[in-house]
Amino acid sequence: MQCITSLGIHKSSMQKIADRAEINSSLIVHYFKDRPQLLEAVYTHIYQLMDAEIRWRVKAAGSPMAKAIAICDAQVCDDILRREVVVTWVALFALIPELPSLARLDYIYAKRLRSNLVHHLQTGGVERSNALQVADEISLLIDGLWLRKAADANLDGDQLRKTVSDYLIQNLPSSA
Amino acid sequence: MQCITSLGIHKSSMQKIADRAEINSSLIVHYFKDRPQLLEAVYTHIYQLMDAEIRWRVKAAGSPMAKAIAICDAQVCDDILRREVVVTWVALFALIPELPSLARLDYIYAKRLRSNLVHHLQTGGVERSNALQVADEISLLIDGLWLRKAADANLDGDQLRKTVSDYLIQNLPSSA
DNA sequence: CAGGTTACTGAGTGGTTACTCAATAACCGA
DNA sequence: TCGGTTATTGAGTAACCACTCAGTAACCTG
Repeated sequence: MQCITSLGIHKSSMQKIADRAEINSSLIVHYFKDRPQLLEAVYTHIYQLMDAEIRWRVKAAGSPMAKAIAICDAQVCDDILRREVVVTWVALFALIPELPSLARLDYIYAKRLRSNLVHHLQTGGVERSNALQVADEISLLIDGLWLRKAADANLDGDQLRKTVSDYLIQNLPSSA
Repeated sequence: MQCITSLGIHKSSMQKIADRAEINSSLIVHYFKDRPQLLEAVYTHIYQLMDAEIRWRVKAAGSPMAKAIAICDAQVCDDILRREVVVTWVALFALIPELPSLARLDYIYAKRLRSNLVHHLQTGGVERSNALQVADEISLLIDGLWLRKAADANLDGDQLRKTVSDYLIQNLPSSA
């Protein structure tokens, strides 16, 4: 992730990555077999970061509605909205045409996220069709937010978070 | 754009692009000087496509509010939401760490788009702070939408457009 | 301490890359 | 038809790429 963020994915060769990690480049091949699988592992790693963040926040939240909001908050918290994370994420996203397996991973992850969100919203009393719509919109909003953050390092995290929370406030029937 | 979409940007070498265009690869160098400048030209091209779409739609629209909606519609119309366009756009976005000039272009384009949108909203009677918020949210929404469309070719354009229009309906004080 | 598994390295290799350079072909105005 | 600009090519080059392979070191178990 450090390599991709500083050099760009195009110049993040196996050699450069190995140099950065201070290991021999063959070790990467040993553990990950080839470049595509290394990149898949990176993508999965990012998802795991986010998953961990979501889990503890949802656990900590009281009401169903607070859990739904926790899922959103987790995806825009400072730890996740780090430059390394979002830049790498976008870079991997852009490789989808040449690495279809990444598309599959993304599909699975995005789907799970969305269904969790819808579940908590419904438990919180939001009508299904409304919950689906909010989940769609908030997912797109967060994707866009990651993208923007990747393009502009100087973007203020707090202001981005405000955009999300403003949306939630206006589109959820009351809440914590 | 065809190369990037089918091969991915990583394998879209000058040679492959030249082959696809049925020209000698030196010609690319002759006209664009080097790879970064070629890619900048592609990015600018995408923006011009969108700009043209926005212009005629805004001109065709009657009320200020209709103009604001036209700006949004233009960015999610079938011509723009083509696989070639969105995939290439994401791919170029991912090159920002290694091609900072792309960040500058994106910054300029995104800013102009946003200020146009805010202008029409205000002319249409939306209070400034409210207009800013809607413009922020809709921009992120559309960015996310392009990203999703790039990741999943099978995504239905009509449904994506519905997500945007639903948002507009609920967040704009009446409209056309 | 023997022996098998795991961790790690260095030296290659064939292929591809962006880009240079010198040359030729086409065009176009005077 | 001349002369200069523009369009286009092919051959070449140094650097880099992902990946292979054969070998060594470390470790861990019985």
